[in-house]
Amino acid sequence: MNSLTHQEMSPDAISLVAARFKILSEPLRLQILQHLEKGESSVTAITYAVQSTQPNVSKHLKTLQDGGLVSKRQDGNTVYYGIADESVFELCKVVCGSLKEKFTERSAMFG
Amino acid sequence: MNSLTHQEMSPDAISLVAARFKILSEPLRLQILQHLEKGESSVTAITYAVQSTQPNVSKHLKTLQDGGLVSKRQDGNTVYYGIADESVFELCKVVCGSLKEKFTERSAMFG
DNA sequence: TAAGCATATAATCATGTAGTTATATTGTCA
DNA sequence: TGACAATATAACTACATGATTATATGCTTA
Repeated sequence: MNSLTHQEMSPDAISLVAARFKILSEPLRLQILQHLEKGESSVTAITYAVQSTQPNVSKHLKTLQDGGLVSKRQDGNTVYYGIADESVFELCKVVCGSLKEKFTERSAMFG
Repeated sequence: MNSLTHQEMSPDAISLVAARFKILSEPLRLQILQHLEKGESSVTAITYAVQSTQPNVSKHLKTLQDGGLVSKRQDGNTVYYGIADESVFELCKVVCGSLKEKFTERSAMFG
């Protein structure tokens, strides 16, 4: 990318990007997404997987759905949630790489 | 990536990833980073660029530095901050792509 | 040394939200 | 229909944090 022709984002666009990051800033939501990466799952199953309470998980799922990151599908009594936006995992991969580098540097500081 | 051999992250690692996202979840911090993408800048210049107050900008810069995203360099009376982790821009690019796709889809819903 | 500038910090307030508990809603099945 | 199961919602509490105002710190220069 040519930094001289770099186009700045408007404050409004920046706010939308920040909102996406905010959704991803809760450990429990990331845990839920990680669980859903293996395939769609019911609220009960998710609740068990992330070791939380059902109302708390439901609330986080609503947040994730409002942000367009997960989708829901109802079958009888059960609601199955699934990943709706795979970019989440790309984001996590980039962050993991950055963190690994950071901690590797710090580790090297001690020989 | 082979999803069958996908390695889950530990809750501790997930918390660190969430913390990184949290740092990026404030519009003003993203504005600061966008400004710094053009090159290092003093607190006063940053404050003017993002149209905020100096103490507020200083606090956000501290948050960014604690997270390892920016670095500081003092020259006399003036402190210059600069980008310390370029992965931030990769993250924003991925989010922008996802958001563009999302809104394009919704736009298409109306013909 | 005194004045002035740049930056950082402290105190305060207001707001947002994660988690919990209780309850409502909706579907299934006997 | 009635009891039960799965999920969603509401009310509440506790806590984190963004913004502001005031002040402290530290460097520079006259």
